[in-house]
Amino acid sequence: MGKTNFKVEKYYKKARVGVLKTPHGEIKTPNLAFVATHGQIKLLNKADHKKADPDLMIANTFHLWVNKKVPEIKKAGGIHKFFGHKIPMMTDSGGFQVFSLGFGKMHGTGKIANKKVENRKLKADNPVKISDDGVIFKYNNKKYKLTPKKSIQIQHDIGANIIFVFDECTSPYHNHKYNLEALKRTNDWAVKCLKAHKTLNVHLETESPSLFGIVQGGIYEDLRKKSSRFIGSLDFDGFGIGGSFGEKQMKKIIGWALSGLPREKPRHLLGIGKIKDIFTAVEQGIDLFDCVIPAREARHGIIYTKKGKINIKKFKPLAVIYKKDRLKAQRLATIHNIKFYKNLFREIRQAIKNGQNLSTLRKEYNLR
RNA sequence: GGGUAGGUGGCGGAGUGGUCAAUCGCAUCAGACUGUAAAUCUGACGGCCUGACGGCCUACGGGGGUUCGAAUCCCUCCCUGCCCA
Repeated sequence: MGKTNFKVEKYYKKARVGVLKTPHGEIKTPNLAFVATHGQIKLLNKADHKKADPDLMIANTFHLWVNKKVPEIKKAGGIHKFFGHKIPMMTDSGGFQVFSLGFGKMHGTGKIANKKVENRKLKADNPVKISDDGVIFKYNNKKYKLTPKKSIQIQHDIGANIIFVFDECTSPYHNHKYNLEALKRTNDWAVKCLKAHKTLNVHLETESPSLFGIVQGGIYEDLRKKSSRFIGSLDFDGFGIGGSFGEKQMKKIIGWALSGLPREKPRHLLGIGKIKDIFTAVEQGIDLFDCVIPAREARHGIIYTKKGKINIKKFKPLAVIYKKDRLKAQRLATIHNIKFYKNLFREIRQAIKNGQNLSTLRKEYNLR
């Protein structure tokens, strides 16, 4: 299987610290992959990446693919060489785009339900066509069909260290019935992805990626547990937990989703992010995260501090700089937030190593 | 001096007799952002009252007029751009 190797070093209750070794370096866990959808963190140039110094990044299969970047990347010998990255890289499979470009638009929502259900803008048609063998996306008036096999193929071409199975991320507004239906597909696709992955790995002499399966099942206990058992029984190198969460059910759902997974393999909570949620998830035994929030909020003028978020457009000394050179302010804010998150995870790891309850540290990061 | 185009809310700029406190953009203010449809989106934005529905007042350069009714029509004054002398 893949060339990564994971070891849990210490537990404090369910929380754990570990090391995930890859051909491009070690990832100390818990840790977070900063989102670099098109291969680089938005707005950051090479020097900025060096300054920000993320431990891990995640690029996106769908976006690289439809933007015709994959052949170039493959030709260059993979995403590390193409972009000059020297750190471990992941790619997401495109499974999230099944939701974000489909039911996400249709239901007017992100993956976490917000309370204003009645205010959602509803779209009549799902622009994304989902069937049991794959998904048809429309992008720039062209159709793109992604299947489990295709996604794995593309991800091998991109050549990150860790790749994910192609799954169907459901909407927080999907009911049990739909989630069951989608879960059947996702499970079926997981098997197909694994098969495609192993076939490709046979022909690969160096740096083969590790494949992570994905647990789905929405907010439903039976589905999450079932998904966890099934995905956990397959020969993956690690596991992602995907899909939607209710506002306050995250802790429980993560618990269900982890229930069937082998303890010795890494668990990645897909697309989560907010600091309070990170604490919740680490306490349940999550090792890895990825999230757009630090970079996106930076672009929107928010910088993180331990005393709370600062909106640089409202904070006079920074507002002046922001107005003068907005792009630069956004770039610097991005670098700052990455460093802030890196430090957060460093402190989380240290607390677990020290055998400290995370609630103490959580209070220091008294952020919503 | 002659001709001509215009003067609208913080700015730009629609509207050209009633549905106009006045489209829209910018600025401002407030809020959001969780595997990036996102350097984005949402809301407020004349004043006063109201939790809200709503109500009242003052407003489209100044003044006067026509009309049931004017940012919109008429008269007059002031100002600005452009062209010609």
